[in-house]
Amino acid sequence: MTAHTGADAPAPSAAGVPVPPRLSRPRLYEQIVQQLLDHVRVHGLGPGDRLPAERELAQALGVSRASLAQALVALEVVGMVHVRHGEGATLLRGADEEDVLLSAVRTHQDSLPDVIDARSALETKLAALAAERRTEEDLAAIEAALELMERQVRAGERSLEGDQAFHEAVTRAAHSAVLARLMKEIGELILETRIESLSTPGRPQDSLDKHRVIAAAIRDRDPAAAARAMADHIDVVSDVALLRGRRADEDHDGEGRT
Amino acid sequence: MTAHTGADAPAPSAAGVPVPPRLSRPRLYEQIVQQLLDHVRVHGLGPGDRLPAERELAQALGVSRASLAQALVALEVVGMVHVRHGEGATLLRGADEEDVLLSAVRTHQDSLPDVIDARSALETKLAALAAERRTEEDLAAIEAALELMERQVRAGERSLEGDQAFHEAVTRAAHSAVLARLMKEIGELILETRIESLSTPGRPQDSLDKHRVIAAAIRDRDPAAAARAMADHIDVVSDVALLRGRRADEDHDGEGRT
DNA sequence: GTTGCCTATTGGCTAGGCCACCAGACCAAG
DNA sequence: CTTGGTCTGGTGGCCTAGCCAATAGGCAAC
Repeated sequence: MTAHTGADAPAPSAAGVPVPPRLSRPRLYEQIVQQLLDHVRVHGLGPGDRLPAERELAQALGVSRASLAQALVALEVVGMVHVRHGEGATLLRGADEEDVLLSAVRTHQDSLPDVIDARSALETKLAALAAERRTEEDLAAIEAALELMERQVRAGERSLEGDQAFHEAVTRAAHSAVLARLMKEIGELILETRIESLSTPGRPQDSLDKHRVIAAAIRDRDPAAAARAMADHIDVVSDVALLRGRRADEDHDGEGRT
Repeated sequence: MTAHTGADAPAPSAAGVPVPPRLSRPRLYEQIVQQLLDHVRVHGLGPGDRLPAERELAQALGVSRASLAQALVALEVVGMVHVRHGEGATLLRGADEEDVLLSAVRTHQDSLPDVIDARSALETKLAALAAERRTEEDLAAIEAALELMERQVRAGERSLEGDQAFHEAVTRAAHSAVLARLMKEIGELILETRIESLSTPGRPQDSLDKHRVIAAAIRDRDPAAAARAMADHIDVVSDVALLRGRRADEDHDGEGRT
């Protein structure tokens, strides 16, 4: 039964219409998702466990298969279940780690130092992989980006485009879909540090030199050297005004520029 | 009508059955999501713009309303659109700001080797950071996980929980929200390789030894050693049956140890 | 001008049905 | 006994058809 809304208080009518609290539009599939999560929690189900069959589940919940299917799509999108054709819906995560991913995506509260760490991890690996897997086309793209940087630096610009093109070319040369995806995710966060860094006097030239070293290592198919050069580069880049006074003291390099 | 798969090239047939390319099961709603995104991109739609009516859209795409509804649910879950009852589907984000979750939905094609690369990149960095930033509590958690592994291995189990607890403890010890988030994202993908690896005879003991080395480096606050040990560990783990014959020869790894 | 209703349009959801996929049982040929 | 096939029951994937409910906008009554 149940079906339908079973909803909730609409406009209370109470006061002088301050504003009907943006009345919630309870979608059935959302409620189903909730119930399924409850079910998982109550029964202590974990990764690998299977949900009941769609038909059965739909009947038990008193909803149509179509609506249940929507709920499953929602759960699949957030990586909670994996449904395969003749097999059924399989849990991928446990009950308590429900929506961490979701909330993580929603809250864009990442601090800069953390972003730098992530960038360092990803780009270092990307450089190494690029050195191993690059094709001639990849190399051409990298060197084209290098030339662009060169022109821009010579013209006294900050070479933002060149810098970005370079890193994108390297990412592509690594031929790793997953890493590329992760890079894209932190991409916009990186942008801030990039701009800041390249605005520092003398930095563009430094940066260009570093990029040349990286490119050379990739050209020579030397993964270790590429990784080292990239790590070195990121170190310098991360030493920007934005961070001064944040991690000021403590650890980190102290090595660096050229 | 058309409808249905309209699928794609399955096995290229090339070599001697290196492994049937992890055959993908293209869900219709995923394709629809893709087409809708294309539509948005092509027509340069942005936040506030409205999509055509469901019935119209479904007919135009040659799919049923039910399937289209699933696609809309998927888009809604990732915060791309907002659909209200008598009104229609409203775009919330622009064309190029689809976020990672989306691409994750669209391409369910993450190949194992790629996942390994990503894991290698992230965990290596995590280990290094953990060595730098660990607190006593972090260390205690790591060693507790180690003990759990030990008990499980001695009992002849696969120590899946111990393994996972260990890596989670290290991740926490690194104190990097962004890296943790990225790890979480590829977490479920990693699970496959983890299970596979720990099911190999003798592997749990090996794994335990490797973890001990990593833990020791973190205890001694030696980032370089921690990174090296972790990279080494991931190397071993990635050498699972799932991958044999895929990257068989060639490379593997090769970032900057030491 | 304001109010209130009416109706076309749009989503939400259900019902029922067909097809494809998977796994396990079963049987026959080697 | 082993191997290879077919059969069968169960499960998802999708579709068609249709009713219900919310919304917006026009129009009539006030």
